[in-house]
Amino acid sequence: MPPAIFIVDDDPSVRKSLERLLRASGYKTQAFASAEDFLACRPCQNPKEPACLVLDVRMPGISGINLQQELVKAGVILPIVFISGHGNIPMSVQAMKNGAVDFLPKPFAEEELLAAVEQALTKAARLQKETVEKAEIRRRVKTLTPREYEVFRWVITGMLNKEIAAELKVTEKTIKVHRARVMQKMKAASIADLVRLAEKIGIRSPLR
Amino acid sequence: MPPAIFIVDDDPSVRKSLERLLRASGYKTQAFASAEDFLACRPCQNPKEPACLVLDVRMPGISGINLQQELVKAGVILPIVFISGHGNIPMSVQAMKNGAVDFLPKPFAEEELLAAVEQALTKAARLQKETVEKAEIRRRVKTLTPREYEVFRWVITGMLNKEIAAELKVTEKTIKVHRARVMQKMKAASIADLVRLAEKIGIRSPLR
DNA sequence: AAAGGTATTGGACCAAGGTCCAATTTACAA
DNA sequence: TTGTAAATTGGACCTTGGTCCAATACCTTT
Repeated sequence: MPPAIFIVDDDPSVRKSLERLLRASGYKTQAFASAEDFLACRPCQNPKEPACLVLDVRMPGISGINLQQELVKAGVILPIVFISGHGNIPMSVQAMKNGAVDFLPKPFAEEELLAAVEQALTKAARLQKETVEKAEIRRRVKTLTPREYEVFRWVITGMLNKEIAAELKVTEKTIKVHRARVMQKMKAASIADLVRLAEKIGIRSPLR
Repeated sequence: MPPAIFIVDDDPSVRKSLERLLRASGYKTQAFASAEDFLACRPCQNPKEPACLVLDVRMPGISGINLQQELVKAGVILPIVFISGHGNIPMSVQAMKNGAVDFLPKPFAEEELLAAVEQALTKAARLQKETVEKAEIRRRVKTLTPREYEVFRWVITGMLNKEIAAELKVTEKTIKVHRARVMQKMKAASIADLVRLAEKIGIRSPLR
């Protein structure tokens, strides 16, 4: 399954030529006439394969910039390449601040768009990989009981079992049991692994 | 010592009004008439306090965009707020891609500039802190002997001493000695600490 | 009331890590 | 050539972590 490029532009002729160009370059495309139409397509916002969005900034109804903000807010992983006929600097700056991959004023060279799309897809692949990894780690954390989670956070500080035991006012033996369960449930083969898992999803130790 | 704002603009009247505005807001300022002049000021590129740069895009000689690229290439920590009289979209996009904090077309409201400068200084403080931390860790790594460094990279995989010993074709005893020295020199109180130090400066384990 | 998940603890035991002592060999620089 | 740093190893010893067994107490849900 080839990478999917979503296109949102209110101008039918632009949609048509973009689709022609991108398909000729080997991409699968899906075009929408408005931000509203695109938002109505739920699967589009959670693609299985790396995907990106070629988006017109100025459109009737929800603008491209607003669509971007909505998608960012919703946590949708979909790098955006903006194209604009009547954009201005503040618009482009805003788009870039919100994480756009590029912002191309019309007219642009075909190669410019293709390069930007290529970059967007690379970014999408990276983000998707990270997201999947994090989701898996969070899934494991959710299987921990409250107490196990507590011990987890103490263990990654590097404290000794006996110290953690004193901190939680239980015996060292209890910590050992919880600790073993944490390692099992988190599928960590070593403390080093456990620390890295915690770092990846930003689990803070109870200290500081 | 108040935060320093460097100003680079070829227009004397712009320099003057920027300095007046920023000084009235409590900042220390230092203005330059060209990118070349700024580059000639070595201490400006390695400020002790958080600092930032208010930079005109279009200037005779080295342009603002080029100056930015030079600074990025040189690893200078100096967030940039661009101001431009005759900028265009590709310019602003390029600037933002290179990490600019903002890109303000003239005329801009004073509050816009002040807000951008504030943001730039916050960013500078964060970057400086991170850089100092990393430098300290790298300094410690440099005190490791080649063999100790080797053992370091194996230790953070979570492998047992005996396994590392087999890998390096030495006895477990030897690994213990190296390992102890690594912990000492890296000032790590636990494996958890050591792993975090390694992560921060991106030390890869010998595996994959 | 019974069942299941959670939290706790104990004993026994072994493996692993860490530390104190000391020693040998090698390689490179003064 | 001599000194110094690096790499290596040994012994003895203690602490810590991990694991197998098992048991008790509490709470919530069925």
